[in-house]
Amino acid sequence: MPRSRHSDALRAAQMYYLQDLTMDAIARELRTSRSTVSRLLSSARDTGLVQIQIRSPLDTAPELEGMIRSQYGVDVHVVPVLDTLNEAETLDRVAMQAARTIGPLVDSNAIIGVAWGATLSAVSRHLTRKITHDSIVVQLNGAGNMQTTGITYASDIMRRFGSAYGARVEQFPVPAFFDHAATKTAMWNERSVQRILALQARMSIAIFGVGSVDSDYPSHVYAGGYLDERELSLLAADDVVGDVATVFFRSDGSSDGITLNERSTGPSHDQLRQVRRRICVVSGASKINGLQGALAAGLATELILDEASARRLVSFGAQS
Amino acid sequence: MPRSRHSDALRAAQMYYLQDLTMDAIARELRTSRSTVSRLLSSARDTGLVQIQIRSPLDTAPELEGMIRSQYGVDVHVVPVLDTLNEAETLDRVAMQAARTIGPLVDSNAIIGVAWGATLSAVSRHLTRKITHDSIVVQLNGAGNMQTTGITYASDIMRRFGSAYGARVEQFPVPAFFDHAATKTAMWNERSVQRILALQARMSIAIFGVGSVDSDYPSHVYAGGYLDERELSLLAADDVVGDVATVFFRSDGSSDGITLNERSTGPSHDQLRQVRRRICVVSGASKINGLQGALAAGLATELILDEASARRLVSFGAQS
DNA sequence: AAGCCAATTGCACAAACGTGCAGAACGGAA
DNA sequence: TTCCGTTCTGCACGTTTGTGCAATTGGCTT
Repeated sequence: MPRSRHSDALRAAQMYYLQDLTMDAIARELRTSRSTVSRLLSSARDTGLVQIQIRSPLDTAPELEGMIRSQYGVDVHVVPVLDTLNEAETLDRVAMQAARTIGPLVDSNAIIGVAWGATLSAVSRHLTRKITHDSIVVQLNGAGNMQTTGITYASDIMRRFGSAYGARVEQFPVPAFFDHAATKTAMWNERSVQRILALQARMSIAIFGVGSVDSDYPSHVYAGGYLDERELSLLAADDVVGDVATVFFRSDGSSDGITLNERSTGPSHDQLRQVRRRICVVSGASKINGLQGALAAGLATELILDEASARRLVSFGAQS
Repeated sequence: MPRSRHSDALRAAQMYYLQDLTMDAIARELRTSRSTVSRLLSSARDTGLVQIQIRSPLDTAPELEGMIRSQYGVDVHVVPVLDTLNEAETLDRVAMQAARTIGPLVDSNAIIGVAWGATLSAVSRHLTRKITHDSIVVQLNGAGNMQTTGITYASDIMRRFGSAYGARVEQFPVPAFFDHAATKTAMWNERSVQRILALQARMSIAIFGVGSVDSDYPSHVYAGGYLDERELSLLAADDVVGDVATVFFRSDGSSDGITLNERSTGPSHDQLRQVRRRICVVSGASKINGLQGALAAGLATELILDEASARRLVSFGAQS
């Protein structure tokens, strides 16, 4: 009987994680070597056969989480990270924990909206596989700009999500911002675009980072080729503090009258707030302003962020 | 800042399981020794902070499980165990895996009905903790017999369930069988008994083994002091093949006209079938007859059993 | 303040584990 | 059949992890 690799992995995982046998003992039962068992187990882990999750009982959660939860009304996951780590290391660890936290939330028949950006890119690299049926990954906003069509960058992110969850991927091949609002109106009437918009309207999960205009390190969108001088000054005049999926907002969460949003391809905040699970991933000290605005706008139902940011967020909220 | 042991365990678990750091690295971040981290992690595991579960996608499940599932319409978890192991070792491993499989099914506000017997005793020894709120563990059937009141034996089982899930424990201080049906009727009108019966009626989960009259190794109930000669021959005359919570059934699942059931303290099969999740744990070759009858009666929604029994069950079903 | 018990810590050693590497097994294509 | 490229396996080594033990800490009583 040629027991398949997959079913061996299942047996091994049951014996290892549910019966506490050592790999040695399992190897003997499976008539193979211990190293093979080690490999079977790691394949079981990263094909999603073994699900490890950490559930901190809400009432005993560390105070930091409790304070954010009560201040902003979101489910928080604070990622423990030393303050001394640099941005890149912090991002990596936040991304890994975010990826593993998201995993259990993805179900069959899900429609998963995914934005793009440095944060999402990092998250996408750490996703663990989980087999689902008839799931769809849909891009939230266009990625093209003046220099590139943005296809490869954003589509790599999408593809990784798709293959982790065995989902169909639906790209959104438009620029991040149209030059003319009229062009957007025209395109939004195209059936190819409407198909994507219809999917977005049915999303069950949305995953995004935030852009922030913190003076020290402005995010991707504010620096790299998406907006010109005049547009940036428009944003400043409108008191914009950040964006989610290239849709901008002010510090109080409002976004009415921000003209650039009329040319943006991301979902309106009203539309985004319709989505049941809205997961926001944030890493790095320079995102406080944007994050605070996004929370004020009620864009997220779950927030995953590093410890340092969490602390700044709490003191930020306390003083206001 | 005196970070509590619990919150350290949470941090450590996040770093270890969600960020793939080594214990060494975690120890440095927490400013403690690696061995402490090792201990923090094991405490995180067995206080239920870390939940490990194995989800075999139903469509790729090993054929054995698929066959039982389709033949009997229950959710099956086959425990991989070498056929050469003895009864005690098999029981231990089935019990451990059963305990860890049950864990994730227990929620807050659950009312958990628990039977007693060798199998349940073993399971109760391997439960992993999981904090729930306002859960109740209620005993399914009395445990007294002619020699003992059965209190300690059954109550140990109940107590372990209760402390694993932080649940209130409700014992059922009656004998397994009354000598006279009239006494049962009388007792069933007592308010103290009715309180238990009311809880049983609201159960959301029931957990039980099966008794079997397989000639080689009759179960506890059929051997040890619960029934006298005359009663045993009554059972034989009624073609009884086994019991669940001291309520008997025939091979086809029927139980009408089995007079001993009128004196038994367990829930009637009709009542049991009202419970949403009914988990049956079976270990050992000598339980096939009882198990087959229990399945025919539709008493279980989930079945956890060892591999050898699973195979016998399939061939048993095929020939009939 | 002194004394005691229980809980917690770090050390050191043994056990368990992950992985690069070289050889074996497999699966087409010629 | 032979060849070649790919995948899988076991070995050996270094790393990571569990745990008995003695020392220490911290709380509580006298």
